[in-house]
Amino acid sequence: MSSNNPTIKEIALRLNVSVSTVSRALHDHPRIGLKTRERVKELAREMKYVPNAQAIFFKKQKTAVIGVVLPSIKEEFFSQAISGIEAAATQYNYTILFGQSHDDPAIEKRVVDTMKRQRVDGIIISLSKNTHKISFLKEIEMAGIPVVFFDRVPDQADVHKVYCDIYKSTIDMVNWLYSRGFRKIAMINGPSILTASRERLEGYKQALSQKKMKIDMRYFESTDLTKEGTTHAMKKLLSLKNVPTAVISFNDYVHMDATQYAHLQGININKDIAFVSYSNLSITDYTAYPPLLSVEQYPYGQGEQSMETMIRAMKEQHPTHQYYHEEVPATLVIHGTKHVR
Amino acid sequence: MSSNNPTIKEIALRLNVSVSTVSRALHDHPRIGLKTRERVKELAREMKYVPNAQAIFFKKQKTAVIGVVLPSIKEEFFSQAISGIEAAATQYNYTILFGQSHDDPAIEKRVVDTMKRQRVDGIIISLSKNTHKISFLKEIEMAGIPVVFFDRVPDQADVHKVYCDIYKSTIDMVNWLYSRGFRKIAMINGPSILTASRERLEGYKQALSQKKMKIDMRYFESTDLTKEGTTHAMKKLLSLKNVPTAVISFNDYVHMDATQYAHLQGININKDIAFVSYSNLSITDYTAYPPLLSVEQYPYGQGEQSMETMIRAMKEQHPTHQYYHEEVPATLVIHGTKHVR
DNA sequence: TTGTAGGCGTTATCAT
DNA sequence: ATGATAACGCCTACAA
Repeated sequence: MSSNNPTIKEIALRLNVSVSTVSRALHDHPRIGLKTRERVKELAREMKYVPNAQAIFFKKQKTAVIGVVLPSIKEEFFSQAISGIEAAATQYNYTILFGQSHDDPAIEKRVVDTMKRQRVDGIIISLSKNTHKISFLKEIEMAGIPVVFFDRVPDQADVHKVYCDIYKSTIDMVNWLYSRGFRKIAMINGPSILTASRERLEGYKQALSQKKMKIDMRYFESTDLTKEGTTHAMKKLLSLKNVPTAVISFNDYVHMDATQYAHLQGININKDIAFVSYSNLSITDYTAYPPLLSVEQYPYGQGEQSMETMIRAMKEQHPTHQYYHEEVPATLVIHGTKHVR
Repeated sequence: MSSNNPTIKEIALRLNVSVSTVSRALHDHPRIGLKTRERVKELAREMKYVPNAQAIFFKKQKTAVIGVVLPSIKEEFFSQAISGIEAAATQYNYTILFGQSHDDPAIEKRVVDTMKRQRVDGIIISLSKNTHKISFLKEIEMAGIPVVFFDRVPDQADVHKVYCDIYKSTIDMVNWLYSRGFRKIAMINGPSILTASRERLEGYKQALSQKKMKIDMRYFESTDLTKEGTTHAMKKLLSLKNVPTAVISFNDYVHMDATQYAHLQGININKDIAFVSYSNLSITDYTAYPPLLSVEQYPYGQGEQSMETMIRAMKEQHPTHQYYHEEVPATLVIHGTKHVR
């Protein structure tokens, strides 16, 4: 590493003025001589001067960098979300320091620690599916770095969070199935530690009891979100003497594995059994067995909202007793009639 | 923003020693008193001291941050690539500053400028499909920030780059089709400005002429990679009086749009017309019409290699006359026999 | 209108 | 074995 970038000091030297004059000229300070300002700006351009953000932020004790921690960017949901975060961040002149947890709490902690050392101005995080304790994040917050959770958020109230109301959409979903005559409605849910799973389960129960239907827990399965876990769950559902007529999957990835297995078992997808899901991935249009219906959770919007919430959180005094809970509405999207197959 | 992080200065004050003593103790400097070292470390732990990377890197004139610029993380290829970059970066204790160009050269330049201001130690970039001039990146390099291109790389030799040899895999692909009796082989290529497109075209021509087949340019179409562009290309191919018996798509996304349209036109995919492609997306297993064959370009490996190359580039003296060109091998992956449909 | 000086957190170079 | 101090690039209150 050589060929250094020019500094205001060098500009000052060449122009025989002081560094403060250069600094002020560059910032269009009102009471600076017009021609001095011009001379400075001219030379700065000539020397390709680019201000050293490191130095500025070091001085100001801010970095204009937001850390973003996601489980896995391979999932379309999260890649959309980070685009939303990035778009909003750009508007506020913030930059994104990025890290994936790969659903490993140890990696998650390491990534967050690195970000703290980098002195990011805030951290936006969607928790790993295996994370139980978030004390390390509370500590981060205590140290003056606001934390905003999104989508995979903790249950507790004393955090900033942005999420979709899955409880309500699940009720809508079950109602939709009910209105079309489906009565044996099964669910392949996600890991029970996730708030998202709890909300799906509660919505499911609530909708059924509203319809005076009794809840048969044999229709309720869980998956660890791996292909094997989902296949196992589907297998159990198909082995029931009273095979379900509809299956609600935790998300479109689970849906794809479930339908792939069911198809291999000779099930005619969406004819013998109706399949519905969550996420509304764009890839759904190209898949062999799209869900009849998918809940759109607006990851891009959630990303934008997370950054907006971060902006507000950063203005708060620390420690704070004012926590933001932003709810992004989810909507049902009907598929399956788009392409004749 | 309040509740500041403790500094070595505060530790020094509390222990009645000098800051240099604290600094040395924390770094296990050999000639420091054992019990002093212990006392310092103890208090540091107690006060939850975390070194300020901003200050350290400011002093050392390095940030341990690598800028990564990609067209769009929504494409699985790039989301895999960034995971590879991240994995390698972590090993070398580097962090990732992330930005997307969304295939817009203006945004690309803005992102790169921001990274320069942030004084990243290097930039790894996959060019936007609309970028023609890379002079702004040469300038970045002249300023002492090494630039490593990957996948979407410029043609010229005076750059560091990491890429797959698509020329060779294209020949393999055509040979595979030829050996199975296909003679009317069409191609839906990408934008001609991309090296990747040129290599596909050249491999295509080379393979055909090796087989003494004449090249019929009516079998050669291009797409701007949008759904509309691809549909238009496929439409033209289907309207030929001599409809092709095989179609090579630029990548799996183009393939999906092409097959979706062809299916709607009544074509029996991979029966009436054989479809092959590039990228080997994991989603391929779940799509309605997987390609018979897809070229695996190992995005994760390319990402890792990019970071390795970056490490070497950063050790070079600037300006450099030593440029690294790393070729990651591509391989053919056979599909279509996995699931009976 | 412009200059001077101090300071942000850390490391490195001299001293002691 | 430990302390004092300068330096990194920039900003800003205070002086002139």
